[in-house]
Amino acid sequence: MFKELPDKINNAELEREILSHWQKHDIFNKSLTSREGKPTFTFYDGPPTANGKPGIHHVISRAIKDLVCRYKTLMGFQVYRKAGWDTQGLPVEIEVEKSLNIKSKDDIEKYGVENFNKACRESVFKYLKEWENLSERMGQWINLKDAYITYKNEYIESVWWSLKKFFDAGLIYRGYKIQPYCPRCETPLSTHEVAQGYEDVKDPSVYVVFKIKQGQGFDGFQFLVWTTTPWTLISNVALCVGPKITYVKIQFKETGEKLILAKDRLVVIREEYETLGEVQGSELENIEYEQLLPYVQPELKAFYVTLGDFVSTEDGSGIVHIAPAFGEDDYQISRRYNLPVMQPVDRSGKFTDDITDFKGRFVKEADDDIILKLKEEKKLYKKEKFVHAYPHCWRCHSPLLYYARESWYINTSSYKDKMIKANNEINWYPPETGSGRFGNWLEENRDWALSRDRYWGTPLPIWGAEIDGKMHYEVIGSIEELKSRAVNLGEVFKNDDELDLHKPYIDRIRIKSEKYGIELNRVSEVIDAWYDSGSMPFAQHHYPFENKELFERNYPADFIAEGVDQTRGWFYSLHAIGTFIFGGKAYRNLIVNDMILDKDGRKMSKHIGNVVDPFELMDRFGADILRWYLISSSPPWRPKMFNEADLLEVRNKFFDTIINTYRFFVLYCNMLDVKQSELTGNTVPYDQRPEIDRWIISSFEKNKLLYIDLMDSYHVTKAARLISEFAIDDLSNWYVRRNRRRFRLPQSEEDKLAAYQTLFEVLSGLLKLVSPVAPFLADMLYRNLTGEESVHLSYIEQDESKIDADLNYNMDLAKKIVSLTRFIRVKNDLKTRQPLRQLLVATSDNLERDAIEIMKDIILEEVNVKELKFIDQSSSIINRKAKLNFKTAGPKFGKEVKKVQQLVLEMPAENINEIMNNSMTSFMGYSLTADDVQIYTENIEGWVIESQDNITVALDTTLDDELLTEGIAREFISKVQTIRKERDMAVNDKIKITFKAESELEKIISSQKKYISDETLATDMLAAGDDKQNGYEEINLNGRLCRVSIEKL
RNA sequence: GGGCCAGUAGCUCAGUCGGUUAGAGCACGUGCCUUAUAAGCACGGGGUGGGAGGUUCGAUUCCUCCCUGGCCCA
Repeated sequence: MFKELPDKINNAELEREILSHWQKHDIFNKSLTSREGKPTFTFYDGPPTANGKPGIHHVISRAIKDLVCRYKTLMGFQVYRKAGWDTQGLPVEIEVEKSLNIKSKDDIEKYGVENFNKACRESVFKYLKEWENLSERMGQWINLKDAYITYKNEYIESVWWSLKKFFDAGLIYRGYKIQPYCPRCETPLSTHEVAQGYEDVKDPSVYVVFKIKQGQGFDGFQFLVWTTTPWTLISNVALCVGPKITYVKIQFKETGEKLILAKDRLVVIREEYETLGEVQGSELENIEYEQLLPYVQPELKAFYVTLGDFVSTEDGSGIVHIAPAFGEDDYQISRRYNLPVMQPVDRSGKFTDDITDFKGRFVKEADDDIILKLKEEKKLYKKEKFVHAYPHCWRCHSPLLYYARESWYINTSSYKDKMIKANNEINWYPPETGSGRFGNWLEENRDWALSRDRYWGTPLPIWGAEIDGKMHYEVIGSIEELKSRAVNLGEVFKNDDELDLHKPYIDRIRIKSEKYGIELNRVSEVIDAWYDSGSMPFAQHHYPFENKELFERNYPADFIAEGVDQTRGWFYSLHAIGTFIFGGKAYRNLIVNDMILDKDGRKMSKHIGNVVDPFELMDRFGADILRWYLISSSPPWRPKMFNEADLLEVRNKFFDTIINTYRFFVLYCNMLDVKQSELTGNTVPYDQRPEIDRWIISSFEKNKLLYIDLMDSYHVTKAARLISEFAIDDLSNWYVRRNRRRFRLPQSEEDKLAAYQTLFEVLSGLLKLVSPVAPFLADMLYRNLTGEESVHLSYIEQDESKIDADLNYNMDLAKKIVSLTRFIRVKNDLKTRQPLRQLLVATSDNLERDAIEIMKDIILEEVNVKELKFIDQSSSIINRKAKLNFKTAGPKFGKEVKKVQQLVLEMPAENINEIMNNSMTSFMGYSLTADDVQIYTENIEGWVIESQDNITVALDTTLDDELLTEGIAREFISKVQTIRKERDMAVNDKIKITFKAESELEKIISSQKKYISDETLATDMLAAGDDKQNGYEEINLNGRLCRVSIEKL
């Protein structure tokens, strides 16, 4: 007996049962051990931070990860997948600051770094259970027990090892990082925080003049420069012009003053002037000028013109002043030109003592006095006010300063060509993210600002000391090295168990310089947590200290998948580290999923209250349906508008169809006592099965081939849609529907076996293809059908020899004819239940004719017609017309194509016949081949016809007594069956029919007694004498009334 | 300001290496089929393919500009 399903299925409950089956039988583990020795498919899991709750957007990326891994397992790969947790960095610290009601770094110091980091370590897994539950509940198979955790000593040790590689290659250096900084809170802000705090403000907008030094060909000229932050002029070290921008030399008529500015910005000049000449920006490079406000003397060469592509002529003068400490572009220029960095501003945003006139004053408040001073010194051209959006601190509303802070960098730009080259070998889905967003990011690569002045993170393993006024640094690359070189390890850690590589302990360790013999202290910084996660390919295995072989076999990853927000996050950190350390890409294929929005396209936010809870959704619909919806509704790399109504549709259309196909199968298996053992092993040979069986097998194999192609190229949405269409259209609505009778009342033992075996093979094979996306239902149905332990341990097997293209073509043709015939019936108000005498098909193609001949029985049964005939091609009752095929005629006739089209539409029958017979004709001076035109049947005299492409169907709609009688019988049967169904009778219940009708109708019905009885399983059928008793129902047989009573026997 | 993506029926999405007649599902209407199906089939209403130019015999498709929305960066 096959297991029958209840009428109503509670998905959530069902899925819990399946989960416990998986657990009880250790199926996930078996999916790995059963593939021992098979090729490896490597997946890397991007680590989330488990100190916030998971949401619906996490379900989609996890569904993608899971389905690819499951699919590859079915294809025979061994797919290890180890989970991971991102446990360090600013997000963790911020959460802890909130919970401890801490507001600044001073507070943390007061609270104690030891305690603070302890709190961080504890908070990291605040929502761990929810995250683990999410994976489990949605059916994501991933190894959670052995997850990598970035704060572990072993993990940090691997990270240190890699940092040492960078350091030894000379790629780690100390520089400045320009950060948005709140001078009141004395803290840098993250970009996310900055984005929250833009406010419109009125700032000064000043034009100042910089005097060019003598002897460079511009004697007497001054550069006109525009700025909205006059206070940065004190720290000016250079000017910058656009190399491709044209500049002009002008002289004021009245004063004789001579200026240089961008030609496109002459609008800012009010005075009358004459133009003395033009000069390209590139020609101005290295022209020196006099320092504007000489408070501080630089140590490096400064005060000359540089070139930069970022200079625009949208506003200002087209000449930008450069103060490297206070702007990102400025700083980049200073790196390129080796300019000094002047920073006479302290941490609270006040000028230092060097700036004698303004010392101790907040920079923005000094603006007006600086302008005044410039005016007095005749260095101001003009001053205006300017309204623009400027970032403010979201906490205290102070205007932010862009402020240079010392930072450690990785010189990634030195190997950016390698990164670009490696990126070209990666398959991005969608490709434009790889070439566009990621590719441009690599093209414009900037060095990685590695360090953070924070507490809870991987400590930068650099120790240093000042030697002869210069800092000397050394790096530690392993715990072993730390132990052997530390001078005071025992003071900090009593034993190995106490060893903790975090602050504050690590800061207390001093190491000895082998080269200089002196003691070195650790620098105070920790590293960017993105570096932690980007190290996971090796750090998850504690490589190179352990698992050398395991790592090497699993680098690079075959596949990763995360959200688009990881493009410059994890995707980059993996790539930057991998390219340098291992000399190549870190992953071969990746799927980037976009955001999930609400159904109106708005972001989901707690504020609007449109956040959907994945657990609640899975409770109501089940994980399978949610997963199928997320994968199939639109490609993952498009923003998805989440709409619950669509979940319902997925269930009604796809899942109910699969379930009911299964129900149908087991219902009749059990009724006819078909055993599982009869379905496999000694099966009816493929070529001995009926046309329709071979067709569904052929169609299935063809679709399987397409599915594999799509899945192998990570087009998961198309793959899911393909499966859904096959299941609904081909399998359920055509194969099963067309073969119901064979399953219920098979003609022979062989016919029965062929039918049952065919449906078994296709359905169980289909469930394999369904299982990666909908792992629950597919597994349960598959197990019930096959008796195997799990669909997820099975293999997708292909047999392309069973793809019969002719058969697929023939069936498509048959469906087309059926569809046309139905249309004719509708137009003539002839319901399908009314049999008709004959169907005529006109086709000009012998291949088609043969195909239709083969499909004849199926067509006739489907449309309820007795005979199918072909119209003789030469028959004069066919009126044909031709129309132009533009694809071939277009290039051939060029401009005349429209004229030719007109002619062809009116072309007489002789020419059409000539084309049909000789494949070409000449008409009105044009020579037309069979390829140039399409011939179609316009009408057939005396028939009702319908055409599509080159098929024309004509239906004989005349009715005679025999047809009418049979129509009434079928009508009678249908009504009886409906009554059976309404009374919930089993399909094999026997019945007795009693009916009463006027005498002519009674005769008609009685004449069809055998037919009716066979169809309705009536053992007895008689005309009643008395229809007044209970149980009689009135039925309408094509407008004639009849009373009928059905009794279950 | 720059990069990328999207704009096709009321809604969700296909498609088009350029071929004149742009499809499907949902929703709506009419009919049909069926003792597996909340399903399916046929027909109907519903579209200036975001806008404007250009290339071409022909543009939803290629090019340019613009508009709107989204994401990322500055």
